[in-house]
Amino acid sequence: MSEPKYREWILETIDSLRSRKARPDLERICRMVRRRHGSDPDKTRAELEKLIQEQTVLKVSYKGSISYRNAAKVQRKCRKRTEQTTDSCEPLGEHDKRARCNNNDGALSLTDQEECEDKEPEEPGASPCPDPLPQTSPSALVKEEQILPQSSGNSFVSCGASGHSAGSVKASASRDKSSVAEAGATGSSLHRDAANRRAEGDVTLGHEGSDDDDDDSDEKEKKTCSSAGSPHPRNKPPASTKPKLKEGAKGSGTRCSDSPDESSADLGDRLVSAVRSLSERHRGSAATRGHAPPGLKEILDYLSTQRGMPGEKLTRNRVKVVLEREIERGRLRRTRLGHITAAARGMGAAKPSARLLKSALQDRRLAKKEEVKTEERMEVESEEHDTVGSAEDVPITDGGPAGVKASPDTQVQNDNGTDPPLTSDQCSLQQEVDVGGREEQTVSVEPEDAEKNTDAPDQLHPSTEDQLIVTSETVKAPSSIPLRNCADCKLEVGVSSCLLTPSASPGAAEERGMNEGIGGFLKFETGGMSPVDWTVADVVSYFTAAGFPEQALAFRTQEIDGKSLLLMQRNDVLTGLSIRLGPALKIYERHVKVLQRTHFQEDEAFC
DNA sequence: AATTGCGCACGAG
DNA sequence: CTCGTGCGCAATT
Repeated sequence: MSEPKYREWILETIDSLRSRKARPDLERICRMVRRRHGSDPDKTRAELEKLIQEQTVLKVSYKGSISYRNAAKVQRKCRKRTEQTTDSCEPLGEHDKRARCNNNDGALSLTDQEECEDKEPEEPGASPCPDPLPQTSPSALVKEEQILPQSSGNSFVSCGASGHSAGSVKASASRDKSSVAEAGATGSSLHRDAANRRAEGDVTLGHEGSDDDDDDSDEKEKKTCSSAGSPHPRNKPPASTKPKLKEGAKGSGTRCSDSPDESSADLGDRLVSAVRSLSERHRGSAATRGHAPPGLKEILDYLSTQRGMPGEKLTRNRVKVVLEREIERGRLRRTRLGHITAAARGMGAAKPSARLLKSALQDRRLAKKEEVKTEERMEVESEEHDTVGSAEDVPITDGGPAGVKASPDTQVQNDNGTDPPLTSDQCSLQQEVDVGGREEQTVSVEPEDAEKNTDAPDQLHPSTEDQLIVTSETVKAPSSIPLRNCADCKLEVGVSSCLLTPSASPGAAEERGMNEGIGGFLKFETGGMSPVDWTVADVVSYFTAAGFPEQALAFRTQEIDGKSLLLMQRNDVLTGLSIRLGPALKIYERHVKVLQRTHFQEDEAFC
């Protein structure tokens, strides 16, 4: 798996390049990562390759050249490929189909289809295709043939994992414009105007055509990359710029500190605290409403006055990218007016809900643009006093008081709020159904962010993705499920919590496709040890027992103990542990979330 | 010299 | 018309 640090860097780089309208090609990515982090281009390339395999990054051919996309940001239009999308895609088992379903313009979105389609078959008001779905996850589903012929700009995607991509690549290439095809086949670079200038692109393409996908591309890329950044020509410049960390420990990325994506994470932290400080100032001085929260500029200024990471270069663009990311994560929030505010209460607990909500809202954003106006006002107000947190959380947790803790993950499923209690078995069953089937309702509640999103670049939230996936896996009519006693299950709280109840039956779980060792966690549960008290080893054991031995290692690597586990967000699991999306989603949906819910539920009970 | 910003043209819904 | 993309070139750093 890719190193989290690199994942961050690469994604950030891709985002950055895209934001400045530059093609995120291998060369630029390598160069930028090297410049910013001192990473060796080869290493970057290798990591990029891993990301492609994990489908965190999508490799596409656009207008004849290879380009990379942040899978999480590829969303867009689920447009109306309705018929097909719905039909073919729905059966989720078929990854392939899915893969085919999604693709759009230059970018493709693996996720689209999922969201678009089914989710809300009946919802008239709901837009058929909400839209953004963050997902890296869905992509994970797409196994092989990841080429999605692009209808539009002639781009195709090539996802790593496959094995025979060669064909695919070629095919795709040919589909692209004739010119492209030409390039691919012959390798000639003359066809395009740009060709002259960008020989690299063409070259790459040409190679691509002949070999199998990634491997090959790797090779070529390697060349490109190395030439671009490496040794001979101008290796030193960058190094000189940021000598400190970079050169010293590039190799395996051990360098920075312990934490994974240290620099970027750190920048994110600084960003958040900067926003807080600025907000404080504003509040304090102007004391009043009407005073706007800080904007990018102020934040930039603020950051520049503070000491940063040692060889870090804080460019506007970079801050912007990190900012976007933090917004996406829910740690920061952008008001409709473009101001930045910190998400309420300390990140941890609050963010998930805010974020999820946001994503949900985002989805519906299209469907309800009208509401936006109204919301605008709300937003303005809210930005003044605080941070999203309060507003967002409240609605979600119908439970009300207990909301705080539960909110983090509850949101995803709290849609079920209305459901009657279930028995544990039933609960588990239903959980899945619910999750998939109804997020929209919840969403509608909070219009506020919808607009905000409008301003923000598109981002997808993984949140929806899990839901989608889950849904797809289990398809049952919510209504058909008998729910009744499960007195212990809180109404508001997601049903999933029931999974952990002692009565949960492994057998049932398996039927549902959850074979990840329920017995294992039951043991833990019944053992009386609360997840909070788990040590890293316990966590590892838990996941090992749950059927995720490999992934369990990631928890160890990241030193996730019980407390950390309870604070983990979906994204942390999906992207922070360097584990594949498929398992990551399962781990999150079936275990982390469940553990969290259960835990918080208990807490609430005691309160 | 390297980066970044961005107008503008493209092609697809 | 709206969007995502990214070329090409000017402005910055």
